[in-house]
Amino acid sequence: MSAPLILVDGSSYLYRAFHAMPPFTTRDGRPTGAIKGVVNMLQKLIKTYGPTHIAVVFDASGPTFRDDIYPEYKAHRPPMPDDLRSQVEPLHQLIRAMGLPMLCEPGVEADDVIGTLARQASRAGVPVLISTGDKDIAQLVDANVTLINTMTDTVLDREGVIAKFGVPPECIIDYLALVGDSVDNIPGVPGVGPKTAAKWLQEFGSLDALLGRADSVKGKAGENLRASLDVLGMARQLATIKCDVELPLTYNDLHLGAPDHATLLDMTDALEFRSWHSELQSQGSGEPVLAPPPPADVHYHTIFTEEGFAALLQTLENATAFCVDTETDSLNYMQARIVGISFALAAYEAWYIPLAHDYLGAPDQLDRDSVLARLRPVLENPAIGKIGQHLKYDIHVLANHGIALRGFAFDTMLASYVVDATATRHNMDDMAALYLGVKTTTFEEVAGKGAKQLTFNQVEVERAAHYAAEDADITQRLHDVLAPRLAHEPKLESIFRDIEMPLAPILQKMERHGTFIDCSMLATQSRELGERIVALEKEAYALAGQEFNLGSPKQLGHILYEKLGIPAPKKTASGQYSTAEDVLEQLDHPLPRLLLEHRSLAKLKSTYTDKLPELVNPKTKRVHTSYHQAVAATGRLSSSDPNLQNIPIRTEAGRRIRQAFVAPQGYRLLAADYSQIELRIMAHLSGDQGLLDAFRHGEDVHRATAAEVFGVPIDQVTSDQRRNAKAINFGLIYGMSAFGLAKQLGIGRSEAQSYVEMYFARYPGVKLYMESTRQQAAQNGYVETLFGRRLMVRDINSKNLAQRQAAERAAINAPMQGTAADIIKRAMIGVDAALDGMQEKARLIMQVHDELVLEVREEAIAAVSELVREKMGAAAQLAVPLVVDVGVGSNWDEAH
DNA sequence: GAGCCCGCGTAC
DNA sequence: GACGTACGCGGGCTCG
Repeated sequence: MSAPLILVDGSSYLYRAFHAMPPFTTRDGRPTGAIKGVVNMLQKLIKTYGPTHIAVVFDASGPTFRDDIYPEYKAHRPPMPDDLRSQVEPLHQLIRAMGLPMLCEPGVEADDVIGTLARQASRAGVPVLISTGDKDIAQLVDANVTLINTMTDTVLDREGVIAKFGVPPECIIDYLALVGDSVDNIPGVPGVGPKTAAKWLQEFGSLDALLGRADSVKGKAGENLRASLDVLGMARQLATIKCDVELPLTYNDLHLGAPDHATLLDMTDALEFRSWHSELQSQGSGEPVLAPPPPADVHYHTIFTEEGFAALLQTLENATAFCVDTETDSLNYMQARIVGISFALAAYEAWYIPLAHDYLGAPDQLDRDSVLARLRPVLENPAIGKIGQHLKYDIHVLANHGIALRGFAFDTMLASYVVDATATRHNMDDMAALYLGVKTTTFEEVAGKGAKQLTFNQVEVERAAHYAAEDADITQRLHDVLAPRLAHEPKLESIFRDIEMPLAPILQKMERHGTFIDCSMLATQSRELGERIVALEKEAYALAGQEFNLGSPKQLGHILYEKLGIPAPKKTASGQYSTAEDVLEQLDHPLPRLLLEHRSLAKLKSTYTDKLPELVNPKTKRVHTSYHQAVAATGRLSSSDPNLQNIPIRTEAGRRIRQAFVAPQGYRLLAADYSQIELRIMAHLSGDQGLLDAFRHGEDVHRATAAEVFGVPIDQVTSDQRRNAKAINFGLIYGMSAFGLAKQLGIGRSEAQSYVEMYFARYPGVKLYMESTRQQAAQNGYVETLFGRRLMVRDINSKNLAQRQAAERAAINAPMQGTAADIIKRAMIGVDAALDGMQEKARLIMQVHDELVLEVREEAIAAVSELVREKMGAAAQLAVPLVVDVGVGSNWDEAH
């Protein structure tokens, strides 16, 4: 067989290199990172495949025929960053000088040129390898055409396409049309994702066949399908790669030519690619220097023997750092027991030690307790770094076996979160796909799903070993990609090293210790709520003239707006009658008032008084929440099972639930919260003199705002004026419009508008700050917190007004919410360190965004109060004081 | 019966 | 369309 023709999507390489490479520049500031990245990738490709024919294809600038079909095509794509644009022309020159044929055809995309060349070669029986990051290209795969991912050395042939997409190459166009592409702004069918699209195409064979029998497709998805007919035709046109482009070159022109040595010398000098330049000098002429390819395959070992374990143990003892991952029999970190443990020290090689697989016929395994006992010194050695994915969980699991992991060196989940919180979910499967281009084995694939899902101890050792070893290997490889990314971004590195990494073990301690709950108190409340709920239901049935489910918005809508004939003020996004609180409040009828009380009580009962006791751990008598450190887009934590961050406080009935969060015998709860932290941050970030003064003088900021906005002396502000000013202050933090303010306050829109105008007149710095935040987001695609956490803002340049405005609001809110998150995280680290050595007397047990709750021995209350106030206050140096309110009580309600 | 989306409501 | 960030409930639909 002849050597393959290699077709490279240069534009895809360019973007990938631009984002993957550190922002290298020449001494005089010209960016070169993307050039370097693309050249590295090309050199590696040539070294690996040794092609005789190759073409590097770029997108030309300007519109293509797809823009004619659909003016919104790629409308959400931000323009090419200037730092990238300036690298395009030198890169083109460099590629030509390397002797690589290059194409850049106006009016079509690189994909179309690649498709045309691939078809020509394939028809002539020439094998083709296409290197790109674009999934659309999968439609070109045939007996002669194969895709390669150079990052991972993975190859996608026909079987690979089927494995990845669930459909063969000839169905890819239909598949893409159904799914749509948010990046290219191609609509697709609402509610249809990869799974549904693949399922339909497997069933019907093609989109045409599917549409021919669209009436037989049931459900919402079927409805959406039928509604999408015209969109689908267009989407299919857009997704179809044009394979008959008129090109200036054909296969015979695509010889890999000789490098232009003189030009390369000049260019590497100008671009300051020093090592390549000196190699060219020493060579005198000849080929570019090529990076070694990564290993083609992986080496995973399963350890069953004493000797095997001893050898691995020695390797670990001598390592400066290694990857570790535990496999367990439960996701509940308090209950999980170790089933096996895996390790990796470098990419592509990993070990799994099965320890407790106990299905019928499981092979003999090493004894768990003795293996863990011998691993303990390494795991507890702080000088040996531990690299892991979501290591907080592994710390819990090891703690269940009496091992205290030390040397917490690098958590890939946290690194990914800091690099870009919104690029992906930060689980291993998604991260591997994004950062490595690798599809990992999922837990579901080895353990099954649904009711039949096995726990890991029931999974066959052989399958388990591959999965577990891969986890450690992938963790290593993620580390190898993410660590350099952070190393080249000092601010992000600091967020990672100084905030997120130190915080993780603190959260682990808080989770593990848990929060004491008085279940009998909650049981009493449940009973009382239940009685009142039943009484309200009876009253409601009488008013409605029939029984119905008060908890069903659908039935409720029917009763209110059809049976009782009350005019419906509005509908929800999906066309249902709205029965939301603000809607019910407007209705002139006795029934809505009952419904509102019913709803609030039902909420308290179902979400809190009934559920919290179910989550109490029988051994500790406490609830053990999970704090999620890599979920929120702004850097906040979130909490689940139970969510301790939305326990009611506003109503009397709600506060009773907080009374069930109690201190154990001999202890008290101490609650410390930041006063107006986000407004203080706004004052600091905006530098607005009026706002700064208000905080510096220790004024009630809402009262001060009211005095300014309504033009009255501060001691004559009415409670109504203060309430309105408070709504304005909060609204500003959320980027609210005059419309939203009007709705919030129940006033006219023009009145609200005049409030906002008066506010901005009195606090011009705030207006300027908001405008500059918007601009910064639009220009960079992200905003930053005070400490340099980067918060990406997508849609900020969207052509869709609503989307863009939503993005602007998020951009305005993000620095304030995110800075507050940074501050309290720093405070937690400070408080935890200060409490070190008195863990029996006081410990952190909860965090609620601007509040820390501690359990404190009675005799230590005074000292700890001061310590907490001091550490929280010192967590940031703002231009205004950081005020902390501290309360103490026998329960959480009292501590406020 | 499991899994998912929707409408709604709780927190900061 | 209109207020940012989360989690989680019950209803109701879908699918096997």
